[in-house]
Amino acid sequence: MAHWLFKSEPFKWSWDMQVAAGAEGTFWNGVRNHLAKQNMMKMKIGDTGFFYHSNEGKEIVGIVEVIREYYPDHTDETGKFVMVDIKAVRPLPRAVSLAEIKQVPELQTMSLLTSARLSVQPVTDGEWDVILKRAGA
DNA sequence: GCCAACGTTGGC
DNA sequence: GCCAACGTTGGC
Repeated sequence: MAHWLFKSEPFKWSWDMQVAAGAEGTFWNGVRNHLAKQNMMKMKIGDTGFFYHSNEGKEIVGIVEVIREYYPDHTDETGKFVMVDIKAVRPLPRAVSLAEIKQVPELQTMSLLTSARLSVQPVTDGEWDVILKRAGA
């Protein structure tokens, strides 16, 4: 079971909107980066991920689950990119901010710090556990 | 609003 | 196929 991190600007697509989408979830479209695409192609149903608010908030606010594996992104006219479906699982009891992550030695290798602009990132089991613990989950 | 990082494009 | 120019992302 792999873990991931999905980044979204809350005024475009927020955690609240993801929660409102319910158990049916939504497609995660609009990714136009090949590394992010490759990450999405590795995702399996049941994989879990963090939902991160970029720009405003700059914190991990919730946990999502992959409910459909990759298929063509219909909003991509070049036909090269893909998307997956995800659903909200639960919010974190306490959001974990970027500023906090920067201060945790075990999290210095996170893609969030090393590949700041990548919108879909892998999260290791170790990083996953450390963040869950800090979130009180 | 600025700017660094970095991915993409396009001329050669 | 290289690399400079350009555009975009996202933290500050």
